[in-house]
Amino acid sequence: MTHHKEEIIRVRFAPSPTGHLHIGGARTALYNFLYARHAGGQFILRIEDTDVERSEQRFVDAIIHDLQWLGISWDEGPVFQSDRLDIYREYVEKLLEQGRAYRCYCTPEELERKRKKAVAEGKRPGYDGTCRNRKLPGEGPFTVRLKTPDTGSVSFTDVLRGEVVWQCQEIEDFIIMRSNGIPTYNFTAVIDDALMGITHVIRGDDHIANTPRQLLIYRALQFEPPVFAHIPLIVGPDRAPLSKRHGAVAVSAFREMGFLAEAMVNYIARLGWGYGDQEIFSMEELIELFDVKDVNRSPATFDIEKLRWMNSHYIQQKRPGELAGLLKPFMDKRGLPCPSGDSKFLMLVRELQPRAKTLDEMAEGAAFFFRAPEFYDDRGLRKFCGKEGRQYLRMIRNELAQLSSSASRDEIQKVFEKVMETTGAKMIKLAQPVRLALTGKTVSPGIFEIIEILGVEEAVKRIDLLLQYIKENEIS
RNA sequence: GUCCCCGUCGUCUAGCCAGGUCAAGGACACGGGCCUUUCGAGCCCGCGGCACGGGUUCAAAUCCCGUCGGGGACACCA
Repeated sequence: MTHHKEEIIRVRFAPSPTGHLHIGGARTALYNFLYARHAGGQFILRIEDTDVERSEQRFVDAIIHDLQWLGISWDEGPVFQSDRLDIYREYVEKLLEQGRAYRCYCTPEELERKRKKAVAEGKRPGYDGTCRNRKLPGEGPFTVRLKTPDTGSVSFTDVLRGEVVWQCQEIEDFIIMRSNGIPTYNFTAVIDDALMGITHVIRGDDHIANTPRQLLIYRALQFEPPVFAHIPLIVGPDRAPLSKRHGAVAVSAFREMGFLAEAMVNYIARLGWGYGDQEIFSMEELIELFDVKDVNRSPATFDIEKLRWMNSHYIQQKRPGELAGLLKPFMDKRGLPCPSGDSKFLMLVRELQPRAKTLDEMAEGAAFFFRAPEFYDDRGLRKFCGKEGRQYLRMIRNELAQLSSSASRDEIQKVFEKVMETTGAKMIKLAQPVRLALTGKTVSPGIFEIIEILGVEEAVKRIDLLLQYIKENEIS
């Protein structure tokens, strides 16, 4: 998408701090960011906090934190609309003076009643214009409404959809300033976009119906409107816009589930956009290749399975050392240490890399490193720790006990080969009981590897523990 | 109700603007196989789609019209 003028591209992301940054907002922010970086333009963060009832500082902090985590940075801001009320009022005043807007004294109750009546009669539930033609000044609190044209049309060329036309008669005299003196979204967005020199507005599809209203404000103020690109919403499996009832939607929730920022960015970018057959994109590649005009026009369904696959890809790409650092909160959660400098722990991380789809799963898989099993997998016990299995356990235990504490993987493997040879047993008959002894589970990384990681001394201790447990619980 | 947007495998996406090389390609998921000490990872194979109906054309996923289906807006929320 190219702008017709020789000017610096300026885009913005304008969340309202009434909740956490969710997947959809993150994608909008990302697309704006990518577009700005690609064009060598500027990206502005603007906090739309004109809803004083619902805006909260903690959400501002959380949104900023999440954007930073994703690697999305901005050149200006955060700009708070609540700091700019005087500016908006100045423009409201101007429109009032020019007769392009008027004061409305209708009460919310009255309006609600009229709206219901209109709907009941099958009419359009728009404002009926009571105060538009009011001769005498009203009393009490008032809102300010824009006087919209009765005839003609407004249109704009959307980057994704082409020409979109609206008949002005479809647009009621909507409120631009509330009775509490704070202007509404449509008004503040226009003033800010115009004053901040925003050249391209990239935002969610749900704003498409706001655009003609905003265009009327641009017209009344004689500002030149920016280029608009309305990107489709992200939907749930039921094709309804993604929301809390679909489960986790907050970026922070995905971080807490153990998803990597790289995977989130890659997945979100790829959701609604593609570049040939390529699936994996770094932020640099995205900046290079992404263009808003290539975004799909139809809504995309959020699919956590594909996100998990991507996360697994990035987990496998990472250096064990870095991964160990990222694991910290997930180990903390389990009351376990996270010795990211410990070479044995790093070896374990390396073994876990192709086995964990999230950091949380990896932490779970690493738990046995720090504590002997508290219980053993029941089915595994019955299947592998019968009389025969116990015999193998004892033999391996005794062989391992002969090894030095720094025994290598090869030496450990030789122990198993020797026992296999003397007993004629298959590897699985030996490996599973030992795995149970060391981890309590029937699944884990390779058995030689985990003995090496744990150390033969600890391995022997845990085998003894299992033997003891079996004796005490009289398992046959 | 009125207005607006959307419609390629279950899901994401390539192809559509510039009709033929598309008996529609890739990825996730799913099924099977190989490997193998479990699980996973990896590799190989498979399943599966142009919403429907007309039209234009020698030729349509691509252009036109209609139908159906999904979603959004119509707030003193953004």
